[in-house]
Order: sequence, then structure tokens, then C-alpha cells
Amino acid sequence: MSGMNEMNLFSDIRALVVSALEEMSASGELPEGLDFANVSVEPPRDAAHGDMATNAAMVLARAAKRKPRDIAEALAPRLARDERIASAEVAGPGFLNLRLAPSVWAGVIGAVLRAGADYGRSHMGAGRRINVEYVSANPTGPLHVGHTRGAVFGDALSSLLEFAGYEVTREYYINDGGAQVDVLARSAYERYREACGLVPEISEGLYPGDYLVPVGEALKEKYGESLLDRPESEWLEEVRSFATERMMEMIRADLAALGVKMDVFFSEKSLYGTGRIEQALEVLREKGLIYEGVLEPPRGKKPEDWEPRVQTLFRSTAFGDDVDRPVKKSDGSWTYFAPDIAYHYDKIERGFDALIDVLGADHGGYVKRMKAAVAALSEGRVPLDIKLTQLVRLFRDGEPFKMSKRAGNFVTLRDVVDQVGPDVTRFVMLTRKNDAPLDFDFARVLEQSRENPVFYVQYAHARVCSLLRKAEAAGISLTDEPQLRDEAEFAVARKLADWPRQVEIAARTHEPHRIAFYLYELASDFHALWNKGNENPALRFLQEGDPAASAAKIALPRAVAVVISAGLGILGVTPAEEMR
RNA sequence: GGCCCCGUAGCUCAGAGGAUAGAGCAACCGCCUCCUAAGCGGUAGGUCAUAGGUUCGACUCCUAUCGGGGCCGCCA
Repeated sequence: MSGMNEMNLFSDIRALVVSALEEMSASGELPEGLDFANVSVEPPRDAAHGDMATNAAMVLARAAKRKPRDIAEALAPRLARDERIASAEVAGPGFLNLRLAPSVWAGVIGAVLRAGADYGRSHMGAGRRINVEYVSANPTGPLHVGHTRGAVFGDALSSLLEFAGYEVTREYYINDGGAQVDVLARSAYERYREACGLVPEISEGLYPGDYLVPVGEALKEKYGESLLDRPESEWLEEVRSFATERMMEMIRADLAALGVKMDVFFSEKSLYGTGRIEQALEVLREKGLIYEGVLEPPRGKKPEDWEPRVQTLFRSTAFGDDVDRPVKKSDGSWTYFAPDIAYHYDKIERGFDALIDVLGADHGGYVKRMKAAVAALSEGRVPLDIKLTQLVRLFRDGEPFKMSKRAGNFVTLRDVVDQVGPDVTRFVMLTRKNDAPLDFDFARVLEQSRENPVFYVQYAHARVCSLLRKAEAAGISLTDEPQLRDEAEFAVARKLADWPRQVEIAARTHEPHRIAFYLYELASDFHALWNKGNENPALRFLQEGDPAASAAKIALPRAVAVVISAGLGILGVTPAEEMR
């Protein structure tokens, strides 16, 4: 059914195909009880083949014990009966190529314009609740480029899932319970001493970055000199929570500069001392998945200081992991994995239907154990998808950027956003699959040419805005009834019809980059049509002295702008109204 | 040693098991008295790393091998 705002031409035609197949079952032309799940209706690779193609005959041939072409021959006339189908031809090994009536394409444009920003919105998610955890950077310093990619990816994925009908919670897990925040506290304390006029001792292993200088000053402002010359045990907790708080403020501001806003910041520390870690592990223990044991030494690496120790282990191998994983160290303290288990258990307890973790690729070794934990805790009810974002390699004019974390001069999210702006940052980061490394060239990214997909897409939108300004000046009243005649116009309409389908594919695969590529293609088709107007005045959108024709012509570019705007909205990029 | 990701045009990369594998850049040839030429059209460019397997059909799924990157006991 195409409910409100859910015009999807491909699923409509697929429904038509399926009902025709059901008729054939009923009439004995096909056996009863066939599975139509793999029947697809897609744009053919080659537009010359038609507007859509279905693989129905090939998919059903085996079960129906009939030749694919025979099924296709029988199916074709049934489809052709529908007024939307102009022709149905059998081709190749058993494809059925469909051509649609011109009025269908005009209908698509009308539907786009009526639905506006909601065109392409899907009910696929059916309101299911999904938790997307991303960034989750340690609160020990500013966000760097790698975090930026994760932030953009997670945010766009969240918006995409919302657009596809899921109820999304965007969440950040604050690692404020481990040893690294103690290091942060000690580093901040040295900056505090500095602020008090003493010489800071930023020894090996502390965080040397300048960003802690203001934290030291703020500590002095709050505590005066009262923390000086006291043992660590007396100030550590205070300074730790103070510094962590300040780091999170900074991180929130960094994210805000990128246009990222979380729904939930979840503190690791909040899990300690409340029994929640114990509780989560108890759930596993009841399933017989927790035991005391000794792990084999890791192979390949020379186990210099390795010695067998008894630890508390989670039987993750029961869920496909390579080895069982320690949750409690031999000294009785938790490993980092234990609060992570508790955190994911908390997500499950909050009733999410699905979980997604967006992590840097360096956390790849962590995937299996976390999936194992979630599978065990939810008894397989809650799927966890872990998306790893690969490295970002920085360049300027083709020259690689050197970064040294030790010296504290790594490139931050702020560096990037301040130099190129959030729109460009976001779009560029989404023009690559998450699991492919990304080259980010500060110079090239700001280039205003076809080479740069951001400008290419925005230019298409700006061109439409320009048209609309001109149309308004000419006093043309708009209409949702388009006039389509030329192949280039139909090409754009076909692309617009593909938008809802692309949204669903992208949402299903958790791959927001598909939206960016789609927008590029749409822009390309539109630029091609625009340029045809240069050679053929009949194809110009503004028809001199003919307001009615102009209004009908402008419907198509208006629909293009609607979809570009919606697509960029998912990516978190503002559509430009003009290019300067 | 193990695990994960990657290998597609000279370069950067797309590609829900479907037809003759696509786009941009670079190269070459064209298009502005005309809605933004920041654009468009065309030509050329390929043993989809290799070898097997699964099936009506494989760039796509499975296995092995080669090459590049990442990770690898009580660090997060």
C-alpha cells in the first residue's frame, strides 16, 4: 500500500508484478505457494532496456518447473493490462523489461511536489526503536579527524534511519571510568600547578596538549592554591571529575560545530558502584557463560612477560568469537570489557529493537566479543551491527599531512571544520564507504568544480533556486502538473522515482554514502538536461512569453530541488540557494 | 601465528546474485549573441588480484593463494 507520503513507484510496480503472479497461481499457470520474496523490480542497467525490469521469471523457474522465458511470456500480457504499463517485453535469459506510460512519470513529479520534504520517507522501520552509538571518544582531549568521520557517519546514518521510519536514539558513551581519565586528571593537575606559578612536570604518559592549560587555570580559579602540595589521593577524584566535565563541554562544542547533537550521553562511571556491572555479568553467569580460567598465550607474538593467570572469562567462543574474553583481571578489578557488557545490557534493557555501534577501524578486534555479548544478553533478540570507519588520510594540495600525537599537534575536528566548514566536511566524509580509507585534501575540498561533489550537487540546487527567483520575478504561478517530452526530462523523472528505493537500500545496509552518490547522479542528470536547453530552446525551463508552459516546465526542476534538499538534509548539509 | 578490512580503467572510487561491469579525474575532440560554461556532449581506456567451488546466472556468496592496511593476554 502506498500510504501517506509513501509514494514509491518501484514498490508499487513490484506489488503489481506479485499480484499478477498470484493470479497465475490461482489460475493454475503457476504452482501454488511460491515464494515471491526474491522477486525484484529494479531499474535496468541499461536505460535502453526500458524503465524497469523484473527478474520474476528467472527466480521462480526452478520452483515452478518451467522455463524462465515461458513464465515471462505468460506474465507480460497480465502486466500490460495495467494502465501504467506501456509495454512489457521478454529479454535475455528471462528478464521482463517494462516501459511505463508517460503519465506515470508526470505523476511522480506531482507526488514529489505534493509530498515535499517527506517524499521518499519510508515506513520500513515501522517505528522500531534503534540505538546508534557513535563518536564515544575518550573525554581526554579534543576530537580529531578520525572522530570527525565517525561523527558524520553516525549522524547521517541516524538521520537516514529516521527518514526510513525508525525511532532513533543518538548516543555517546563517555569512557570516564578507566585509567585514562586518571591520566587526564594528573595532566590537568600539572597545568593547575602551572597556573599557580609552578613549573609543570608533563612526564611521559601524560597528555601534553595545550587544551589543558585553561583547565588548569579554571582549577586554580575554583580551588585557589588549596590543592597544592597534597597527595594525589586527596585531589585525584575532584580534579578528575572537573577535568572530565570540561573535556565533555569541549567535545559537545566540537560536535555542535559539526552540527551533531546527541540525545544521550551515557557515563561509564555511572555503571560503577551500582551493581549494574555485576548484574549484567550475573545474567551471563546464569547462562553458564562465565567461568574462571586461564587463557592460552597469544601466538606469533613473543610472549616475553606472559605468564598464566586465572581470570574471570566470558565464553564468547560460544557465539563465534575466537577466544574467550576476560571480564575481570587477576587482581579482581574489571577489564574495560565488563562495563561495556553492562552498557550494552543497559541498552537492551531500555527496549531497543536494534543496536548499532560506530567505531574506528582500530577497534576491529572488538567486534566479535561485543556481538557475542549482545547475542547472549538478549538471547539473540536484539541485533547489533558494528560499523567500522576507516582511517582519514589528510592532504594539502596532494601533499600528505604529518601528524604527531606525541607532540600533541594532531589535526582536530575544529581545525577541519574551521577551515572548510561543516557542510563540506560532512559531504566529503560521506563520499566514501565507511570501510574504505578516505583521502581528505584541504585544498581540493574547497575547489568549486565538478571534481568536487559537494559543489556539484549544491550547484544543481542553486540553479533551481535561480530559476524560481526568475520565475517569481516574471510573475509565473507554479503548477504541480509537469510537461515532460524529452528523453533527458524522463531521465531526471526516473531518477527522482528511484529516490525512495535508494533510501530503503541505504537504510537497510546502514550505508549513508549511498545517499551522497545518489545525489551526485541526480545532479548529473539535471545538469545534462539544463545544458540541453542551451542547444534546444524548447527544453529551457523558462519559456519566453509563455507563463503556462514555463510553469509546467519548472515543475521538474522544483522536484529535483525537493529531493536534493531532502537528501542533503539526511547528510546534514545545507542546500545552497546560490553559489557565490 | 590468528582475526578484521581492502584489491574493479593510468589515478580516485561506485556497483541488494542478473543482461554488453559504471562515474569522476587525467588524455584527446567538441559546445557560451541563449535560464549560472562552477556546466554539458563525444572518443579512448578492463583477464573485476589469482585459482577453484556453489547455480539457470558470480565483481557480488564459499574455500585457498598472492598483495596492501589495521588489530591482536589483565591498554581503552
